[in-house]
Amino acid sequence: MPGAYTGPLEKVGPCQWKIPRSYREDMRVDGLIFADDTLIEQIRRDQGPEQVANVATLPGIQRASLAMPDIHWGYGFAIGGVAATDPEQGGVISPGGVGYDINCGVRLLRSDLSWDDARPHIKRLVDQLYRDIPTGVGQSGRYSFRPDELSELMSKGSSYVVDRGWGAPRDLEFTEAGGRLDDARPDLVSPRAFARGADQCGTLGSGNHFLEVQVVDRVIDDQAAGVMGLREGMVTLLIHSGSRGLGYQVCDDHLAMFRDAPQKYGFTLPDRQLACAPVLSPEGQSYLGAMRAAANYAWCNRQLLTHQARLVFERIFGESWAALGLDLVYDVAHNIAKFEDHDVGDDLRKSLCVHRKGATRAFPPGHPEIPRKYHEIGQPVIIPGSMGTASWVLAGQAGSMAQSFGSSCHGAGRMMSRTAAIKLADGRRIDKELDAMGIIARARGHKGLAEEQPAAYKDVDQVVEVVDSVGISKKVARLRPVGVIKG
DNA sequence: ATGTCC
Repeated sequence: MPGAYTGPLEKVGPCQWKIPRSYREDMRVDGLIFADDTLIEQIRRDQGPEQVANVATLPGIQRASLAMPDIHWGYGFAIGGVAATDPEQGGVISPGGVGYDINCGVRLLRSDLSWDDARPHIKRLVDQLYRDIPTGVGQSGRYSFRPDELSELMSKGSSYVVDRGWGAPRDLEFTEAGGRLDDARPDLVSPRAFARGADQCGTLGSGNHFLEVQVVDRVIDDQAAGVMGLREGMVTLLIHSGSRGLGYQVCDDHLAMFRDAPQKYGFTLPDRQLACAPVLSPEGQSYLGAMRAAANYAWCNRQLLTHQARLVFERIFGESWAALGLDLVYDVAHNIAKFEDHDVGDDLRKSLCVHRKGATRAFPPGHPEIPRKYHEIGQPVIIPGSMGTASWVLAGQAGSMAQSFGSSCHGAGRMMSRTAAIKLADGRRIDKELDAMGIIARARGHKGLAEEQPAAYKDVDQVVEVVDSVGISKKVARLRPVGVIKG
């Protein structure tokens, strides 16, 4: 893990820190990090800010290279970064700006179960979830798709699995982009990626992926929470997963394809991991088509995880999931690139390629791309905390369009490398520590739990406070975990 | 994040 950032960070607002374009000759725009005084000290301990400056050198980048308060060092781009490029100005698309886990994201389900109803069954519930939902690296699941089926799945997204009976039509309405990016190109997904994806749809994966049973701990905005169906003391379910081995392979394949692109298209990069190609080049179009296919696969994955979890709830509580009110509040991507209309100054509005890597879309009230149900309150922004800590539901606000290309943060944000976290755990039984906090944890091994222990992450409450105070999304409700399954 | 090295 590289050392601390030593370059400039100018405080330009209560929660805004600028890396001026003058810092390096190759920067095309400023860097801008949203953080308070405490978080910025944690942020400058790794090379995340230098990566924000690196991204500011990309051809066609607009306004500024942005980072959320949960930013930390990642592959090429920092995790927690937002960058928008203009295709008409040679703007690039970069796999590193999306991340290896294409369309990693979270979905939140609400229920009519109160914690009082669920408490006597919680151990059985978590054990059954752990038995029935495949977790862990390389694991396959109960669903298997032939290549022709997988191709259709990647073209159609969530509607493919809903049409096969694994969900309800209403789930689609409450999934970002309806659970499907248009113009997906499964034909540009490699045979190797197909092979890895065939039996992994409907599996959780490992690392920070999890499925968590929670209780609404505190409601901050009564109106917004009411519209989302969230009330204090009610049980919720949070699912955090992505595109598994298929998305990883799509990313890897295209990083190799992009290796010589800078030379071919005549630009230089400060870091090879920023590998990218113009949006309007054959290489760029190939990645975008394959990325959309992988993104659609990830939505199918979360939809199948949802279906399996609903079946477990039905078995434990003896009622249909519909009767239990296990409805989808919303599903958001936090590793993705999308084309969206944004202001670029001088009253100009253009379609930009918005990279969000560890950042969540946070469209404001009235935005045409959010469900009608949420028009008055803004798009739900789901923020998973680290294991054993709170998660948050926020709602997108107008400030996101003005300041962050319609984006907000995505989680607590790692503060410690995985190896450092294992060292810190020093054999401590994290599952027993969680148990003492009233959280049942089930995982395949102790190592994964050590890597994900709360001390390895920033304080999610603090992160959320920043995005609330700068007006890009507002706090709606806080959720506390009562049971978690992990890979 | 990831069949944590094809």
